[in-house]
Amino acid sequence: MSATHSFDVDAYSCNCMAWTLTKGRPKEDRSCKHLRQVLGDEHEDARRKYAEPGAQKRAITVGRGRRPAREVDEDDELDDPFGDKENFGMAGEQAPPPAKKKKDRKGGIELLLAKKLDLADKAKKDPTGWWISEKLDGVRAYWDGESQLWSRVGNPFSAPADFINKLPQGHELDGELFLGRDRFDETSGIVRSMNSPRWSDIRYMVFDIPSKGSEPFEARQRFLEELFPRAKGFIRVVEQEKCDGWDHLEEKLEQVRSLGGEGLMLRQPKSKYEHKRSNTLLKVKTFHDAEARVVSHEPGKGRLEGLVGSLVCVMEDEKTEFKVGSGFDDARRANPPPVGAIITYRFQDLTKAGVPRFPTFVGERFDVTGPKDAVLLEKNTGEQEA
DNA sequence: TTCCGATAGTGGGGTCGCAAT
DNA sequence: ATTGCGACCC
DNA sequence: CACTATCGGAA
Repeated sequence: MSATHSFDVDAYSCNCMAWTLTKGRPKEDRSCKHLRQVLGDEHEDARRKYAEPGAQKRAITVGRGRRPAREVDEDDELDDPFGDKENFGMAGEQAPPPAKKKKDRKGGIELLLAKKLDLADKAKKDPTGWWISEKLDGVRAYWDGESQLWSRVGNPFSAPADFINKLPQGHELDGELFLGRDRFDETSGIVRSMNSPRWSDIRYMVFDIPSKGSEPFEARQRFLEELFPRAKGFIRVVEQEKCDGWDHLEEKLEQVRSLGGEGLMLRQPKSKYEHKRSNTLLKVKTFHDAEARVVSHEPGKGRLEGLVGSLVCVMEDEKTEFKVGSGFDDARRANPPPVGAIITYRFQDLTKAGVPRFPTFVGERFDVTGPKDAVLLEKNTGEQEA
């Protein structure tokens, strides 16, 4: 059993942590998951603009049960964080389930996913004629053309109403919720929080329209550019540039990298929208190599019981810790580099905390005696947005 | 025969929300 | 009020 | 996100 939350239409307060910790802002401008669930998103968005004096005086008490936490079941009545509706002390109406159907079975909507392009074997593929765009480091979001934004695996985002209301009815969209280069953590935090006042900073960078998925990519791109005229509003169509060949591709990759971008996406000309991982969409990313010292071992779990799960390592300063848990085959997990060893690892970039993001194991080094960080070339910190 | 596609299952950093302290 | 953990994002 | 391990069918 858990605490009960009291909602008062006059006071508009909640005793949840989200509400409590939202300091530095007037109470009238706060909201939380529970208020939104009970009162509805639209109501909350409107209220936070200005208090509504006309509201009825009525206290609502909600028993907050255990979170479903599991994938929403087949039940059409999804999104019920309050396990037991009996405790809704609400007379009559007002049960705002903004979430609608469309929830495509367990797991959600299948989106087009990219495969990796290996710059090593240029003999196998020719990118000429493919469409190049920047790989935006944000949060994937699918607009169902009706009422809601969905995550890659089928969880709904809690976008405010004035965000949702500007999305086009009748057209499904696929894109990236995005703040700017090297700002993934901020983006992720905002779009997955219930009461962030910063949703208005988020841009929806659209790169496809699944509802027209059987038309060739070029036609879809044209349609999107008409639907969302350039540089207008928070919805932007991701720019596509025709590739001239390998040299062109590598030139663009270096350009994007120097600006702090994550990499490139390649789209096969005339391709359709496939609801799966597909060779018609390729990603190209840049990685760094560096050396670290192993300071301890973490045990594996499940299938890896009895083997090494990850290596706790330190960077060149011999102090900053991070873990490497991917890149080993089972034999290496059974016989890992010992404590004190130097390993080569690969990673995409350093986080704001100064540790590697997406670290993977490459191999053990026997020819060096100490760890060495990667040389990260200066980012041009272009003030321009993507 | 080899290769490829799809699935399942491990692991990382960071953040939010919830439960326990 | 603080901490820890699971479930998400990548 | 990164990766490895499998399996069955395509190449």
